[in-house]
Amino acid sequence: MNDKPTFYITTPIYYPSDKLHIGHTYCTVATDTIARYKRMCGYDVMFLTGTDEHGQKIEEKANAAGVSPQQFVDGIVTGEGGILDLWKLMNISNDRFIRTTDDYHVESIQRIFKKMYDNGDIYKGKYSGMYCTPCESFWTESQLIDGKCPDCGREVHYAEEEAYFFRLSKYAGRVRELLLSGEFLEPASRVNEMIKNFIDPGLEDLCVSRTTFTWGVPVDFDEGHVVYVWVDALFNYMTALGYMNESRDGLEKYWPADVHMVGKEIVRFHSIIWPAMLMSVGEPLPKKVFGHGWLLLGGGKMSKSKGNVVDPVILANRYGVDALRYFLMREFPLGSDGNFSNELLIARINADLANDLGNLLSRTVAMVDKYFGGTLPSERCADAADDDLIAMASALRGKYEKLMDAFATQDALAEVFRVISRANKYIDETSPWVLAKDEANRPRLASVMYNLLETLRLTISLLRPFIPDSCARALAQIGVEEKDATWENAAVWGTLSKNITVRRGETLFPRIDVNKELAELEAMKAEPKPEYKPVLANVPIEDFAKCDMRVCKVLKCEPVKKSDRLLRFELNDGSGETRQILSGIAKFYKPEALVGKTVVAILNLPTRKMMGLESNGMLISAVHEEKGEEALNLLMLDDAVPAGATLC
RNA sequence: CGCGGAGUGGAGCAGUCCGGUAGCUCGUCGGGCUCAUAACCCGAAGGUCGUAGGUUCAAAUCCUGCCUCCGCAACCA
Repeated sequence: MNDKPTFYITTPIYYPSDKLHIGHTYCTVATDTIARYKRMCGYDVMFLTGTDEHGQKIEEKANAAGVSPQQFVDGIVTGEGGILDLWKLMNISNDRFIRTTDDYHVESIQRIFKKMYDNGDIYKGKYSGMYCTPCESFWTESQLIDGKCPDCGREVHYAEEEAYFFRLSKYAGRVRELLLSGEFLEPASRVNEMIKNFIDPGLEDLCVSRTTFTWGVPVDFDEGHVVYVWVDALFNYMTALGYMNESRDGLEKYWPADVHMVGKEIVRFHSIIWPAMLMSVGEPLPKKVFGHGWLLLGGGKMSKSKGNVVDPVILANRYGVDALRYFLMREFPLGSDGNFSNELLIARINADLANDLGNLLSRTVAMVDKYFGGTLPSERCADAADDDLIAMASALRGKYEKLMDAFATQDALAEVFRVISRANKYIDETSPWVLAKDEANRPRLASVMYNLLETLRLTISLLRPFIPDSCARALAQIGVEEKDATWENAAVWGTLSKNITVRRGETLFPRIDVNKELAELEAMKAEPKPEYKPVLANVPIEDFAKCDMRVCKVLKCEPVKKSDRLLRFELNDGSGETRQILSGIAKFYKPEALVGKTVVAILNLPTRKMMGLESNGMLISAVHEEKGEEALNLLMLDDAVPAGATLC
């Protein structure tokens, strides 16, 4: 038993449809750092991470790979080089790991769903409302214009399709208050975004069941329905502590969570839907949702396939886990986006870890070795030259604590390294090698060395949440036991034993040859790794024959306003009538360049509305990947082929 | 007129809420030191703070217009 204050912190549960990349690593390392920090401060910490394994996309991926969904996610989560391995590599100190396919979680979700159903917050309904048959769309009353379809202006009629809904609208007011009051959602800039984008336009009830796929938690009282993945996913934070199940424990102790760390793309789910559902089941709300930014590549959004140089495994193996952890926490403010680059990574490692910290440790230990045979004598001689260093080091923990509590890891690290820099300067000011020339200066020299070792002890103690392994090695070199590198001692100058003995060790952070490394990383990047999609299951020739593909001539092509993907085509399909097709290829082609071209389209798809315009068919393109970027080529034929020619 | 963020020396950023000498890290150049991982310490060069107006004794900072970039949403059958 202990009566330590508790601290419950979570990462999102990641979606294992693919290998995780540096962005997931960033989030998890940040959470781990906070968790370690809180433990150091004396909290009883519960740190949870996991995987969100249900949903249509995984079902599709598994099908494509020819395995069951469970086999598919097992491979990505527990398989070699999987998510568990990645967190092990990154030295993540999570206390628990939840998979939404765990039996206890599935059971809990069913009970939670039933509970909300019983209390009336989940109701069986329809995609209720007004249906526009030509548009195949449901509209809510508020969306209708003069009681007619906002897209085509035609009459709508009442229609329904069975589904379960959560009464999100009922909680809109309370959620709005929650967002506006205090510090529930941080950084504060996200509050405005949520309210303006989602709450003020009117929160609709949320459809929380699906019937179009089966890979999910079944609604146990209504066959054919599975629970919407976000309901399934969000409650992980509680089921992992035993909410609505008997397999886990800790709910009374740790709930409500102190902070959910999430990426900004899922802030909406955590700051609106999640509180609303908790209000529905009558449980306390988490104290904080912190939306961190993204790592961008070359100013653009990172895509999973941008190339393996951003693979955290490669970077960690090359430069060390701690170097990568340090970089992620030092370079970017947690709340906003940051630009990732290899140059930046290497520059940061060299400047801070190798040149400043590593070198300070190395030169200090070397001097104690050289001048005192490794053990400091007792005689001392203080000097006014010591005052500034001692003052800075003594004040460090206070500043650090304030910044860490605000999740400003980059600023906290900057403060620590300010002191480390000061110590390097102190060596120049005191010139130990000059003192060493005269026996009479031994007490003074011992003081200088002691002050350096003390500074190292303090700074390394505070770096432990960030780079735990390296700190352990560094402490060993300055002769400090890990158990003595405590939070309490980090506030006190002079706890280091007077006759401390140092032990020279391996270089803590070797300097990296920038040009050489960049060249090698670049070379790895250039390696093509074409992903071959498995061939789909056989389809009978009769089915194929049902596809009516024809050669068409582009009569007109123009961008669709307000859309950055769509182009509107007018085609001569040989019938004499002009056919309109919309195609999402604006990123790849200039519309004027396509006029007059001979293309292929499938004509007998159902009419579909996009951005308010009808599309009667689909243009055929070749899609592939080039240097991690999506690439597309419209299928174009020799202009001699006449419009209307069929393909078979 | 869907919502939001950003434009500051060569690079990456802080400063903007609460106007008053433009700051940090890296890089470059010069110097110092030799304990140390070609590291460390000192100094210098380099910015009309996206742009055009306005308010003010005074604007990177407040107001208005405009330009550029990015993200979200919508949109890829």
